Amino acid sequence: MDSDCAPDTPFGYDAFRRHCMSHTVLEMLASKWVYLVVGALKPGRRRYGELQRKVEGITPKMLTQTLRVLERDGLVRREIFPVIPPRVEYELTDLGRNLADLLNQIRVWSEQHAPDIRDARARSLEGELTG
Amino acid sequence: MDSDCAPDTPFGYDAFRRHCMSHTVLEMLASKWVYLVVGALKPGRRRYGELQRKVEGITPKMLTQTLRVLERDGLVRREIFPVIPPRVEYELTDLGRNLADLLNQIRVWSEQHAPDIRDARARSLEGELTG
DNA sequence: CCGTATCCGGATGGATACTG
DNA sequence: CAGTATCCATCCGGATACGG
Repeated sequence: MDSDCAPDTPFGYDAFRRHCMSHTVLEMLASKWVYLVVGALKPGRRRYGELQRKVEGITPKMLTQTLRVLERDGLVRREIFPVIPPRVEYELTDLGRNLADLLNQIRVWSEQHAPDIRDARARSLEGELTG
Repeated sequence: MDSDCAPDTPFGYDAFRRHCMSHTVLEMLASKWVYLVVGALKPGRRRYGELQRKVEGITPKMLTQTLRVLERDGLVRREIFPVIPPRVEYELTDLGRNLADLLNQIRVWSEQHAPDIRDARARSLEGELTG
């Protein structure tokens, strides 16, 4: 029941309140691997190994785990080809593509403003030392 | 040095590669508390206690820690009033407001599509049991 | 090739108590 | 009021080895 989730807000959900569905959605999204895997799938259907190579540093464990969560939440579709050697492909659903556009903006933002933030961190650091 | 950060991509940064600045920015953003605190600050300047009440379930520890990170990265400005009882206010910087617009879209999306995801999870669950 | 299984250290974050 | 300090369970996530 979400009746205690601020019914006066749009869609009857309020991410600021724990136990609201939208809050748990936010928790799911709050993962760098989700960002990157969704980003890697945005251009189109990809195989497991392609994803692993695209998302540098992700371990099989985290890649599989992330893909499973995305599949469970209806953002990614998984297709298995019964061939040898095995071939498994992943692609975004409509819902997933919808989200990917938003996440992509965040990724672009983080690339655009990386210098600003690097400077801010540097200033913060020297403030600690001298001030 | 970011010379190994895909110089052919815009801004010379590539979030898909570890050790790239934009990757660490993504890591910072990948936190539900960052989402919520930035969202709570979006309407305007807020006191510590106001934030704590707005973001349901956040502990003093996590609130302080989150605010410090946001301050360090130049997204939030902190102002202390030397009065008794203490009064401390937080507000978004220009950079922070810029980001807040994006994060807000994610929050809205998570509220809009919460039902879809709830259904997807339910379907995934019954698939496990029966299939 | 596409995963699963296992181990394990360190970080995360919750609860609680306390202070200027 | 606005934090800090401390304890502690949990989980996250990395490395590695192995399996269908």
